[in-house]
Amino acid sequence: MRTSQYLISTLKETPASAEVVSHQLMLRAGLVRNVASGLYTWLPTGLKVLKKVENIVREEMERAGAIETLMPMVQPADLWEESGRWDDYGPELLRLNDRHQRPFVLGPTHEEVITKLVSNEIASYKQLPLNMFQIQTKFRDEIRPRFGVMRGREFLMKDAYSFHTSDQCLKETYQIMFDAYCRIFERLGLEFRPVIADNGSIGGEGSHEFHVLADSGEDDIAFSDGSDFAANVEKAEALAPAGERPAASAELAKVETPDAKTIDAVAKFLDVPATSTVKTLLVLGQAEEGETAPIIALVLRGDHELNEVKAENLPEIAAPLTFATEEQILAAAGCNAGSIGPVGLSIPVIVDRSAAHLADFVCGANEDGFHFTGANWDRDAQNYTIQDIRNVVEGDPSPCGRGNIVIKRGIEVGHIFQLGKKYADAMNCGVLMENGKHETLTMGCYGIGVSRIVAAAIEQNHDENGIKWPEAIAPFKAAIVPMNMHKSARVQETAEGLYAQLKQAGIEVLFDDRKERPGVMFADHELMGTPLLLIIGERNLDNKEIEVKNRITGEKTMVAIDKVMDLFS
RNA sequence: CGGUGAUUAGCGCAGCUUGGUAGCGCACUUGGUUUGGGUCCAAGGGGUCGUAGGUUCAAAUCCUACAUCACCGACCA
Repeated sequence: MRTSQYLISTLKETPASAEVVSHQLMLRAGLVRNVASGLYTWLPTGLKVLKKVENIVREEMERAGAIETLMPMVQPADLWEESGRWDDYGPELLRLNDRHQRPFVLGPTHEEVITKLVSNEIASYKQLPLNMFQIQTKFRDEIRPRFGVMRGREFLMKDAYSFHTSDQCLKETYQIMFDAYCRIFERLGLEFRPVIADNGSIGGEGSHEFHVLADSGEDDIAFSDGSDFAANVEKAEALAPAGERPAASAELAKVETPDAKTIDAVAKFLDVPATSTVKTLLVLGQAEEGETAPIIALVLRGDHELNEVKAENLPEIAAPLTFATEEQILAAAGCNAGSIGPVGLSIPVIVDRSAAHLADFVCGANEDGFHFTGANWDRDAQNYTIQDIRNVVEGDPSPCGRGNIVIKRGIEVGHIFQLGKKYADAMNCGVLMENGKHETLTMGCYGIGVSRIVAAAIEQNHDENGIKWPEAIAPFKAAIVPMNMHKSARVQETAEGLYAQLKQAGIEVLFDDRKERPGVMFADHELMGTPLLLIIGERNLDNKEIEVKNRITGEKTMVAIDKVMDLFS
């Protein structure tokens, strides 16, 4: 490709709207342009990268036995009514009508379409298992699109769906997908980790997320420093503290704590560490049919944070997790938030394992402006249950039993689920078995954020001059950068010759034939992250050499012109 | 959804307080100059100042509404 026949849209200045480095560099290097909030045009260079990611994903999916399909982005509402998600899926689902006022949605995912397809096309157990994937645009009307293509509303996703007649078969395919994902991210040249994940509302057995590690990530990942355990913090189990709970030694005493409404304020006022206080949060419980939701108290150690996912996965708690309003708090506890405590509370109480291990703790007295000191479980507060409802923190023992927890940020680029029968049940998707009986299928689903990977790769691979693409996804393998080609016939001849050879060999090379000063060319190619710069200058031609600069290492080497092709073998 | 801020040329910004013919840098065009790390000089082109309404002799500037964009928050006992 010659630059004169190509579009290079580099920017010297960083657009003000770009916050994270990958977004800034994607704009500056001319990979994408913003069209509206969360919507992007992929410019030629960006598209080259996107296609490379896509191809690696496709190759590995096919190698793993999945077969490619393509489903429509616009889907009829009745499919979503059949699965129940027309009502369950919130405003992220963009709904629209056609000219006949028939309702449709823009597909945020394709379980409905694929399940319907399989239910129509597959009639016998002999045709299974089946694993189909597509690489296609998704639309999710995100609350807050941000970070460029990292969290766009329209994005490119690889989604695969597998169908089975047994859990055992599902588990086998799940493992095959797990391994395929590892190969994909290895080939992409990214530092990644598979982590145990929450299944969310889908339920089912197993689920792993694949995270690219980067400080700008939106998820917290808990690692063990003593094993290869890794889990999303949403899912990482917080173990009960070791040993028996210490015996009560203090008397329960009510103390005045004026204006101390937060744990920090209470701990400071009473001069005790936050670790010997508890905080009590009131949330809505699961409502019985036709009744109003009960209020449930959640008790945590003062320095800990509630894990909303763990909480809302408890059967007695309403999902999504909803905090009680001020009026509900006043009615249930007899005081305002800031003075609630488990002592004498007449609503159901769920205590976190760590809070349940405390003795002689400080808690709210259910009376504005007062707290208890010396409170103890069983003696002062009864009728509670103990659950794991907090986020793990650094230094906690790993739930795997080896090592301690370390927390890092990650960008979720893949997620695999064992779905079970949720969709197959709802959409009556089954086959006839060997014994002639009808069997509902068990499903798995496997997603990869293709466009997000491009941003994640940049987060992991850049420096002050621009992007440093991993070789597998670089838009060009090399750039020919001639010095003042218009002044030197020798330079031009060498550059043209090299370009012809590289093209002949099928190597993707960008020939910078612009009449620009060297500095401009260097800056552009480094910004765009081309792995190898082939610098052709008059001063090296007497030795029949050119200079080769490696973008990743910064290393410059002199290479004989007739040996240049060896760099690509 | 709540909070904050922004909206003036393709990009980055000034001008607004105190109303009076719309500016700067980058980019772009032309000519010259320079040429192994974003040269320098000169001359140009490009803007319904987000939209609608209001106040005024006069509005980018003051007022009202709306729209769009961005950031923060959605851990609060």
